[in-house]
Amino acid sequence: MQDNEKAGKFDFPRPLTTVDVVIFTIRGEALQVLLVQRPAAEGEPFPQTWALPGGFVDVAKDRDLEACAGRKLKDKTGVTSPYLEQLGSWGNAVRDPRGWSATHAYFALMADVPGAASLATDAQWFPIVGGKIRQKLAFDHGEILSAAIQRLRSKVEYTSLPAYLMPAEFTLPDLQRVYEIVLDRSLEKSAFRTRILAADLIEPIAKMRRGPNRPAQLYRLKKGKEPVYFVRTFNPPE
Amino acid sequence: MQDNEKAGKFDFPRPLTTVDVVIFTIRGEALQVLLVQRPAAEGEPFPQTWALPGGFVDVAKDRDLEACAGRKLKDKTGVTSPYLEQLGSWGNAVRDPRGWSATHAYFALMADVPGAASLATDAQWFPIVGGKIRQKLAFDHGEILSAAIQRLRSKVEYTSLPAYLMPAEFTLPDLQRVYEIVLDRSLEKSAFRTRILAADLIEPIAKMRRGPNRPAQLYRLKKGKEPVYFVRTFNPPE
DNA sequence: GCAATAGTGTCTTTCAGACACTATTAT
DNA sequence: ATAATAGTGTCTGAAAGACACTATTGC
Repeated sequence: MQDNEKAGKFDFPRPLTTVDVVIFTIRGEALQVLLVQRPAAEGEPFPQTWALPGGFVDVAKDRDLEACAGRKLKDKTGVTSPYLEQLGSWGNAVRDPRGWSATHAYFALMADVPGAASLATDAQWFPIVGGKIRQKLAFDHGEILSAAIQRLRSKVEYTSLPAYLMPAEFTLPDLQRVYEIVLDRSLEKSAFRTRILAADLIEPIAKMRRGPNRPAQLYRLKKGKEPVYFVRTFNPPE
Repeated sequence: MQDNEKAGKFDFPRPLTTVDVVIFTIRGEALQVLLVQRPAAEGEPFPQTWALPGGFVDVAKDRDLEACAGRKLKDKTGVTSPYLEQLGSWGNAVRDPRGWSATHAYFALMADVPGAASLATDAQWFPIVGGKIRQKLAFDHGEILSAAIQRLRSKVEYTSLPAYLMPAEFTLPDLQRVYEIVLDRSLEKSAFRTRILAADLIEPIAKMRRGPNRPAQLYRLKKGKEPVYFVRTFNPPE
């Protein structure tokens, strides 16, 4: 190794290094994930197949892994996510036909972008039904997506993560619905409200949401709020 | 990219890919972590400095990242760990003077190896005092170690992870002591016992630990037991 | 007996679950 | 008034916290 060092390089083969981002949102009463279609060019692995947004780390452009993830997210959605966390890494000899590769996977939560204006043209939202997605994904992205869904669900049991899936202003029933969508089971209203309000996570604003029924108080996330960890999970199934 | 593909290579520079392992054990009533001393050879970064066991992924030897972590663990301790989980990855332009590098960090839990027989000669256990370690570590390993300690502590609040720090046979007070060492606070005996026994995690064996006092029932981990997740954390501080 | 630690029991507290009840809007 | 949803209150039950109490050993 010392000799390599003196020569200013390392001769052993290096794995490919990529970053992929699992981007979740809530649209149309469903949890959805953003996928991009792989290019059709010959020589590209998995042409035309849907995949997680991601790609090679650019050692010139990317200061660090998280910046790289943020860049790919911005490229595809036009926005920066209010929540970005590392999910894990997947690396082995066979996941990419181009050689030994390791990907650093992130997962991001964002409110539904109102106009699909800023979405990249090759990107599209796909609903998650029954904890799965219909499409067969490129590489091992199906596995990565499953891990992301599992992580999201398990954290939603005892954290305030769904707050990052909400638009700037929302009601408590809105928030509860999002919890229920992600967990795929209903929660008890009264316990839910007590818990969220006790968490000092959101604050009421001087506005109500009106509808064909009793108006609901609008809230916003307290600014600079880190996710809150509850000491108990929600009523665990069975 | 297609052209590169045809040429059978990718011309852009690749980051260095490494794996590091944070190995914890309990020795002498303290949580300890295994460190190795970096080689003194000229050209090696951080000569003589203590670091986490780890190193480059070997695309010829390592089937995947976890196997690589397992290999490095085995090299340094002579044993395979009963618990190995991914901790996260750290990658940026400056953490390694040799260039843009990304490390995949794992954390492992093991019982204290009775004879230090099998420890590598350059490896040594270091106690963690007050959630920190005295040594200044190589690279960003101090940061990785802090993350590992934090992850361990937070998971110990609501999981059975400490079971993997125990020898094959142990008593309930032994296990409680390990929880208390990791969390650095005392737990209430009766609630602790109820909780662990209800978790169906351990089983009594036909043997007692004798001492200058009432003998204690010995238990062992039920085999094939995944870590158990409790629905509540332990009495959270304050 | 005494010291020391193992292990149990009892009462209190906390908080979620269930669910009924009240409140406020549009029509 | 009615439908519909927002929001509150009340009772119960599960499990932890506090802490006292009993149990079993060596000396």
